[in-house]
Amino acid sequence: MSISEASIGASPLGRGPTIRDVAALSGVAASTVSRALTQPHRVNQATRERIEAAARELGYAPSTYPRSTGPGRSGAVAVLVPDITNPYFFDFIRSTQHQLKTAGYTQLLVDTEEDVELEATYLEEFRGSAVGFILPATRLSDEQLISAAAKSPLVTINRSTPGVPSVIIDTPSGVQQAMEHLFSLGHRDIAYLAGPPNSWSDGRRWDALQERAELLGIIIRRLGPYHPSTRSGAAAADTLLNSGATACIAFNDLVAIGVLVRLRERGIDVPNEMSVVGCDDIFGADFCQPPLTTLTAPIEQAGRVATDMLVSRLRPGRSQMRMKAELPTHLTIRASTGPPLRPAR
Amino acid sequence: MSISEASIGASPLGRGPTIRDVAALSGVAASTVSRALTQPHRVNQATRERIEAAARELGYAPSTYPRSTGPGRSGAVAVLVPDITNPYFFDFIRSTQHQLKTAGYTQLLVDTEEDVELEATYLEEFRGSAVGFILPATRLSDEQLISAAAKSPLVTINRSTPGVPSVIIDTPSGVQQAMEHLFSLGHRDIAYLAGPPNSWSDGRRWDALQERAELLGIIIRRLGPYHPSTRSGAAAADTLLNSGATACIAFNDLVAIGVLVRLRERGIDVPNEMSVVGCDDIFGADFCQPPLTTLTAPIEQAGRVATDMLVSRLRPGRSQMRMKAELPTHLTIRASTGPPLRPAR
DNA sequence: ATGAAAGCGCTAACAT
DNA sequence: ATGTTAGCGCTTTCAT
Repeated sequence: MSISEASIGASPLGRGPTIRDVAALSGVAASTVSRALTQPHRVNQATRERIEAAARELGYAPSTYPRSTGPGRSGAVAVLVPDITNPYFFDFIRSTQHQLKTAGYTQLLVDTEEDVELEATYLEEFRGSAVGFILPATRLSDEQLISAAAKSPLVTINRSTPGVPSVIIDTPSGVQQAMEHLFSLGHRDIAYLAGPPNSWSDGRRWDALQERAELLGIIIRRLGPYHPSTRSGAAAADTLLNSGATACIAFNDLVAIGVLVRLRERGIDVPNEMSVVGCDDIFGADFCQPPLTTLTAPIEQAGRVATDMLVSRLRPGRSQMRMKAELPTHLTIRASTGPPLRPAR
Repeated sequence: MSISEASIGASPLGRGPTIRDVAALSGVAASTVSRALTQPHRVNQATRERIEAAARELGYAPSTYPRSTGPGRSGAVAVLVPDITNPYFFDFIRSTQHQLKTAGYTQLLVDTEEDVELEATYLEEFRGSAVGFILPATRLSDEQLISAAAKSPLVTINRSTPGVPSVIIDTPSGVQQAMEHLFSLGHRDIAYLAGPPNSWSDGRRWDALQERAELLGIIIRRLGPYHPSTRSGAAAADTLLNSGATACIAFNDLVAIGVLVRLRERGIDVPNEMSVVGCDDIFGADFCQPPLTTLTAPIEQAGRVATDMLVSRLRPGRSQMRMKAELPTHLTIRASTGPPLRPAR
């Protein structure tokens, strides 16, 4: 072996020492090693220490895979996020990672890049490997979702489908609140900057807005759909300016921030010439210019609840699981909303 | 079984159908099923179709774990990021996910939350399960790192340790550029807002700044260390204002953005009263107020290169691997830098 | 307290 | 082209 190779360290693809190597070195049976490592009290003090020493010496690291096939299998839970670059999922991811770890599972985090097909592919690909799925903001159709739920334990976030456990964040009430806030400021013509067509949340928000607009007797316009990213902001802002609306509510903060940037470029004053409201209160919503009025979502809690729901399904002991949890949002008012130049007619 | 249970779908913890179930249903041996599914051409057309039908009918999904233990093992590559909520890693994560997937590996993404101990724990925990590691911005000591590299194939990013393969993003040259930019604007007293003490990048940047400051005959002050998040911004900004410096270069954009926010709160005009430069050009650097001058890092490329390096180590066929790659950064000038009130003395 | 043996789901030699 | 067998690393009865 050359020096350079030695310096590299681990042998390429060299399977590390196995439980049998440790057994041989400590002069016991493999099963004893297994016990010593997983149920230390079930083995003699002296033996255990000998085994531990041998394991240390060999640099033994147990592979978790076999546990996933044998009896008492644990395993991985796959979390499929549509866009890992969307700050919305930050706290969610952290939250699920914590909860899963605590419950003895490994988080398998996958970015589906807003692509339904990719999402379906991963769902299928990991079906055999993961013991369950968490699907925040899935883009799957009801049929796909139901079929997937029939095959693997799974929990969705912000997506209600019959028979599929879900955690719902109540943004519809939130956007209604936002609308009323705008109404109270004098706005009478409001635009909704729509998100992905296959987003369930999008549909619900739009419905809620229409309903409330009718009640208030004001105009609500649906613009878009837009890809939920800051890049869509320019297009959305331009359309918005030509629409006649004096305020807008965006599908999410990314779009809203993109709109703010574009409006500034075009010299439009926010909120005096245009009020902007986002959804989610993501990283950046507080330091963009002007700071964004938005709906703060309890996303970290959503992650916790979703994980608990899934885990309770995974443990056969538990009696019965909650099929649905609903979490409230609240409106965080910042400088991006204010009076329109003049109350509409 | 109650209706509600039925509607839930998958049986709780029900191990799905196995390859043997499919074999039984299609009247062939298990090995034939395996072949039919992995090397379709090696099996009779008719048989294959029968097997595929049976698999479909049972909803069979292969478990990937056994492949990880048996011969020709593939497996997971663990990517340990210090802070998944830091937008810096966005494109990196995407990039590694793509590359790994292409190469036939699964990305195991783990958030170590800026915690050395947690990082070490995960490194140990996944040592047996993952075939290799990618460590962007590890906080480990040289000893820990070398020891880890001796046990598992691993590639670091932004961390050079003898014998450990690494991808280095050349921010030192970048911060020197930034300093010269500030110098040309008339700044003669510049502060460096330091990052985590155990960050290798931090040390390198500081060294580069000191060296260049001496050359230019100007003052450079080290303030901090600060936790690399926007939350540290307030403390950093306050110290900064009392330091006498007319400009600052921050460890990363999160700190820089936090500083911008705080300065605005305190009514300090950026860049007229204080110039601010960040590092990394993360999401948010372009839409904060004022937009942040920063060093744009080719992080997506870094992910690609790092993955390639690791994968080439994993495949025994490859002759020899690159031990080091260096990637350049460039200074992106935005509105957060400008002339100081008056050139220092 | 420990060992022997069987088995998890899958793949790959080796036979047929 | 297909079946048989052995084996991956680990856990778990069941003996001893």
